[in-house]
Amino acid sequence: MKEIRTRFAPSPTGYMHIGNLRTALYTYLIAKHEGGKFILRIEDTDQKRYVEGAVEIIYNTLKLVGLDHDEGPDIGGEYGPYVQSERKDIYLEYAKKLVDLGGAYYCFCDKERLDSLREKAEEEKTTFRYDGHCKSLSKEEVQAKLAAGEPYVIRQRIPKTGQTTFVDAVYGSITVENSELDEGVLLKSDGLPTYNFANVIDDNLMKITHVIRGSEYLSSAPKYNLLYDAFGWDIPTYVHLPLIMKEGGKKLSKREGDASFEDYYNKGFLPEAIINYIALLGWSPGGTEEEFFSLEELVENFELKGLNKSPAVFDVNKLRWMNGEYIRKKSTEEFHAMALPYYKKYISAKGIDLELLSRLLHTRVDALEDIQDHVDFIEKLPEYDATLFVHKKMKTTLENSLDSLKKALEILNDLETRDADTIHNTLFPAIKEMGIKNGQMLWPIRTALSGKQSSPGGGTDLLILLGKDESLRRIQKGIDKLK
RNA sequence: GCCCCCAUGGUCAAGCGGUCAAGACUCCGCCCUCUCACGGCGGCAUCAGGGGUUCGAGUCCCCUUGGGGGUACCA
Repeated sequence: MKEIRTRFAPSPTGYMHIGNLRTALYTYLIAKHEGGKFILRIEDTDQKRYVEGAVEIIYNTLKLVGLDHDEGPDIGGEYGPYVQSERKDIYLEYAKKLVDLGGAYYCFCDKERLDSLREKAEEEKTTFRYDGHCKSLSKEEVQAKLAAGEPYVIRQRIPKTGQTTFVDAVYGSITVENSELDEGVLLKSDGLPTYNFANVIDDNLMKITHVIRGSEYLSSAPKYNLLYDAFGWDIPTYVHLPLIMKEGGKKLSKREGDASFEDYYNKGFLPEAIINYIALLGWSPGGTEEEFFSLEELVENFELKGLNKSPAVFDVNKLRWMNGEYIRKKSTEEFHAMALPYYKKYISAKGIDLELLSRLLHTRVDALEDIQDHVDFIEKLPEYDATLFVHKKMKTTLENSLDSLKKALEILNDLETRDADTIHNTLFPAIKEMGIKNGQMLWPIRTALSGKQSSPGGGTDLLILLGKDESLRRIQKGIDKLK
């Protein structure tokens, strides 16, 4: 059996998009599931859109999520170069060959003529298609123009009649009328190919067996088939993927919102959680209710038949939940290590037991960025209203809260330790003695210490966390507020 | 406008002619509990509409509607 070779071919135009990353993932999985090769190719044929540093983002992202490529610009391979701008000569050679084969022709039309054609099409409310103006040029005329140094372009020649059918592994067989296809530019006047040409040449030369890409290429696929046929090349297996949509149903865009991998990563989403989540956006293992998959497990379970045809909405909410699950699966120590940078950023107060804080936060954090909102009260007690002490379920009132805080201030003042058991053993007898419910003592303490509706941990936890001095200060503040 | 694709709850989705139409997120209850969270239990909610085919249709066909994509010397 022939070895499976797939390629991820991003263009270095900026961020690594979530949709892009998912394409990379599936591309990787399809190859690796069959023990094949995963290749990285940089499609930089549009110099206008080139963004400095974008290639590094691509490398970093793939590395971070563990999609290691077998061939690529950085590591080489048998079929290089893997950067399209370095393959310029190859495209020219094949473009000329295609002209000889009758699958393409030189075109000398300038922008003005093309624009007027486009305007006319607009007026007539029809789709613009190149009118074949230069198709009738004789060989001699073409030679003369070339010799005169006229700028040119090479266009694909498409039969006026008939139909073209192609088969996609996800969408099945699709047939279009040739008359619907535009004779698009294959080789631009700057000598570089368009995507429409380069993808065919490179995929063939690099022996790509499965072409995986977003479904936005579905409508141009017939043209690629025509190209393969003209060269007499084998047509690869097409795998077009449903698009990922934003909430509200629009195509995911890097401009709006935080749809890039980098953004989520920086917000404290774990690469393995992101991979797991997006793997399930458009693909389902079927026959199992398991939804947690490591990259290795995805490789093992991934099959084309699980691919969905319809677009999927990216649900940050569910990503958050899944990320939270991944965080909770970590050990306390691992979580602590991940949380530390955030503590450094948001907590300057001394004497805070950060390890305790991590234990308290571990089940309360879905994305690491949540830490900020959880720890803000440590730095400084927020402004809060006395009514916060009133809690129906805890059976607290302004009055009994004041009593409890006074008592707490009194007994805690004598305490020098920060030990949980000792604090517990000091507080609870007092509660019993006062004849009140636990919550009637602990809710006021918790409230006075945090100044918030909710906090990571209850009254005793916060006492230990903040330490004696700060705790007493805040309790006193609460008392003042209640007087 | 034209061409192509898609259509199960708010979202991700299983289903592949015959089951009470799985499961997950969200939301809502209850339990646990010194708040919240975690965890446990339970609940609300889906086959877009209309025609066919068939003994029988979420599953097959057609139309309508809705959504998405394409329509560049961008990918």
